[in-house]
Amino acid sequence: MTDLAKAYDPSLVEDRIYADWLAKNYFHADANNSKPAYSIVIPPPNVTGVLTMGHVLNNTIQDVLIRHARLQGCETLWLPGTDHAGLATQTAVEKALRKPDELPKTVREVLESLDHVWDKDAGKPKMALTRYNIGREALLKLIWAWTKDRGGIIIQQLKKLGCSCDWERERFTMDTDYHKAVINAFIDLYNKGYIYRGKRMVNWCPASHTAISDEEVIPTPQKGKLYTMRYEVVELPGTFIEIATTRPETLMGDTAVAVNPNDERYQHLHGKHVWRPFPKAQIPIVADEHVDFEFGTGVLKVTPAHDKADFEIGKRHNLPVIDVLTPDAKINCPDVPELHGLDRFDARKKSAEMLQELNLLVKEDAYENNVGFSERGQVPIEPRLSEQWFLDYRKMLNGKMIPEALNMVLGKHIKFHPDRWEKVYSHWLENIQDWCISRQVYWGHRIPVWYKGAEVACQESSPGKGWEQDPDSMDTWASSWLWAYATMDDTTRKKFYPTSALVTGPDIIFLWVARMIMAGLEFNPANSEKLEDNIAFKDVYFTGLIRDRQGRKMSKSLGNSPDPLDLIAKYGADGLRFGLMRIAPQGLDIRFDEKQIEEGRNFCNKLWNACRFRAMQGDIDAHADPFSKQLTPYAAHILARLDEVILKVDEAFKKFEFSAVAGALYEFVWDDFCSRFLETAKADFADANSPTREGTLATIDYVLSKVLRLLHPFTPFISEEIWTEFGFGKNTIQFAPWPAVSGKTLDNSAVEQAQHTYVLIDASRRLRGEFQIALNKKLNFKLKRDTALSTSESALLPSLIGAETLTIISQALEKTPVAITPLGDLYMPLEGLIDLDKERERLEKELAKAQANLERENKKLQNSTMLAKAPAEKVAEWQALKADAEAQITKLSEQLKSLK
RNA sequence: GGAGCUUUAGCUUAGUGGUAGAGCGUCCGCUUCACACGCGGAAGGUCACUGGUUCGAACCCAGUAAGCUCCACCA
Repeated sequence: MTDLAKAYDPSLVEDRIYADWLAKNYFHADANNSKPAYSIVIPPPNVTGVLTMGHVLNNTIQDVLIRHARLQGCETLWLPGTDHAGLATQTAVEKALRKPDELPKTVREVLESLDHVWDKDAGKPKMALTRYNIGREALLKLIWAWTKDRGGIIIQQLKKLGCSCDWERERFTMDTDYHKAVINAFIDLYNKGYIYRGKRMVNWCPASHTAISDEEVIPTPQKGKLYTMRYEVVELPGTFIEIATTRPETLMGDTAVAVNPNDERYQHLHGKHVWRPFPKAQIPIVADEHVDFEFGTGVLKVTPAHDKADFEIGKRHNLPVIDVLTPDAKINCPDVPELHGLDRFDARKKSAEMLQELNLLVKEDAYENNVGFSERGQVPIEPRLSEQWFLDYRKMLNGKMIPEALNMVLGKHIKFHPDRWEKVYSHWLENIQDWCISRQVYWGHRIPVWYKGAEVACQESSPGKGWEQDPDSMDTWASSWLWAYATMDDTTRKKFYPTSALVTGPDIIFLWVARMIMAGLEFNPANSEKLEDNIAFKDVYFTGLIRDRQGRKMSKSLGNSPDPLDLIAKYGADGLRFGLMRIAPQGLDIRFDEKQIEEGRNFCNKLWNACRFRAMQGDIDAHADPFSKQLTPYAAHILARLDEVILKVDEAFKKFEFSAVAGALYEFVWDDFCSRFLETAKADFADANSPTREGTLATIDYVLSKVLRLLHPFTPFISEEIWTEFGFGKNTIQFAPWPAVSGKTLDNSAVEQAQHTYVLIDASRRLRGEFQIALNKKLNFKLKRDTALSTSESALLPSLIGAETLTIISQALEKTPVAITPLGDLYMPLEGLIDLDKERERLEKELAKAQANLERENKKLQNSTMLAKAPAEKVAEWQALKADAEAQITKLSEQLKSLK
């Protein structure tokens, strides 16, 4: 037996073990194997992204599921890959091109080879490096180079985390095969008549010059103004009607004003006209149900080109559509030179001034409303009329898509965990809008549609000379919705599709999860008549969000997200995984605190040292059978506890309750195994002639061999290291059988006594109720529940509750009719109001405590600045504690005030 | 406007009707030969609030408050 180090050092273990796993090809899934299949496809991260805490949570859960299934004897496939992330990646590269000197070498080389933009002699670009100057082909070359340079990063990081993906099957959404699948899906939907091209209002991002989907628009509260202006009625000179608007800069695009047909104030105006001030024109007054007569003045200016609702009104009343904005949201209206060419926000002020001059502005009110912001461009989106490609979900599956997609989830063919997300899913499906699948982005799968004059063809390659391809590409999600099957070849698909589980955040339930379900149903990847054979996955586990100590989302911009690689370096991948899993309850947000990861690391060290202790006692018996040996009561007890834990773990795994699994194992290892059992085992080891020594050793070996496997899904590295070090198996722990309960009945006084104790406690709890009923009967209380102790049960009372307790209770009953706890303590009901003096006293006590806390932290901080010794992380911790204390003081002071 | 989630010790939280638990932090004591990433001990809880159901509520029901999230609307 080799000596184990005093403290477990993951950095000496993890990389070596991972390399060994890869070398032995343990993660590769064999599609021809007869073992039951278990498969997961990774939610593909952005190809150029880096690992975040969200990824760590997400992928740890997937690895836990995969490793658990592998131990259970399944043939497991965890299919990894990355997403080209169209707009996001293109935006990132365009941004990087602004600083050519900081580009990665390989990208820079491509840039320097582009003669039309790169000045070789001057060693700098000839012009601003925008996508228009660079051009489609060249920009794509640059993005490919960028992707190749950055693309491996996140994959390497997943390996550091210990993910057991089948790297031979790694896919990218721009791979040739995958590209074909995406294009063919489009052509298929087009041929079936589900896809159409149409002029529709889309969310236009003026920064990135593309349409974006509703899901990518973030409503953001904005402080603005509500302008009330007045238009003169043409037919009634001198009569004005007042109109409220937040966007006077679009009034050149007004082609009507609208009132509610039931609004009595304006009924005499139906069919008449008003003067639009600039450019001056007569526009009709129309009556439309959409108008809310409570809002503003009850009159709405109708700008069909620049508002979704107005566009619909325009359609209903056959109004002309006048576009007065350029693609980058500048005013395009040569008839009004004062505004022409102005930015939309400057034009807003200017047009208000112009109305003022014409004496048509009644008032300006401060007003807060929600404005849709582009997720990528960080600017307000502009509703804009443009030619786009749409998918009509409702037509899919011969018009049955919506009910069938609902049925798959509500009928539990696909199970959501937690199931409350079913409601969100069905609400969205029931109110579904057509999907705008075209994007004005170069990076992505180009729309396979070709034009020649009025002719249109939908096919993979050009029909011939003179045909031009649609310049747009497809929404990223219109490629990733095929991820669950288009990543697999036929053989793989036969064995592993539908996939077993999907692990993802609820934020992409519409963007991705729902669409993957629909893609499975529509495209029949299982080649089966039965729809339920084509579901993309059987279980969906929705993770929570990771928040910081203050409860804020973790995000790059806030800088509150720790780098997972730093955490791995500090605590080990196992520590990070275990710490995170222990605090990640199903579907709830996680308030992240590094302390929790520290606990994970400490736990690994505890396990390591338990093994070290065992190693000191002599050789390990890999096939130890404690049941055939003489055992101490403690050994019998821990063996019984082990069975309990295995049952608990199996139960929790079935319900996807990973924190319950991790928690149960933590308690078992630390409290039962280390604190109780190993401490008592020391007696056996101190006495060389102890008759139970053999049994105790065997018990330790037996428990360890099982515990290591139970822990392996969470802490793969340390469990593998000890497993091989101790020789529990010739091979990796990964394919060892999942532990089952021993099934042995232990005839042992300790176990019996423990069980007896538990039974007594339980019985006394249950009996308490019945006992109390009996007591109340004696006191002539009116009982609603008609249960009483039988004679034999009553006879048992003294033995179960204890004669002494019974006496106390009887005595108490003489004095006052009160409720009684099982232990015989008297419980006095609170009478009347809270004692204000006592409450004040309590608050003052708490306040003093909080102030003391604050002082203590202040002192520490002061000392740390003076001595300049404390590490930065400690200082940060003290600052957090200080903030906590301050918050507490504010809260308490307020409570005290309200009392006085 | 609609829906969902959360509220337990200073902090992070466990707890599916029966004596309120853990880790961290704090305070006290220990370098005891597995582990100071540790061990032993202490202090610290009107379980957000109000009502209801119940012999009994942190837990079930109703309402209130605060915080978070999603959907819809937003002239």
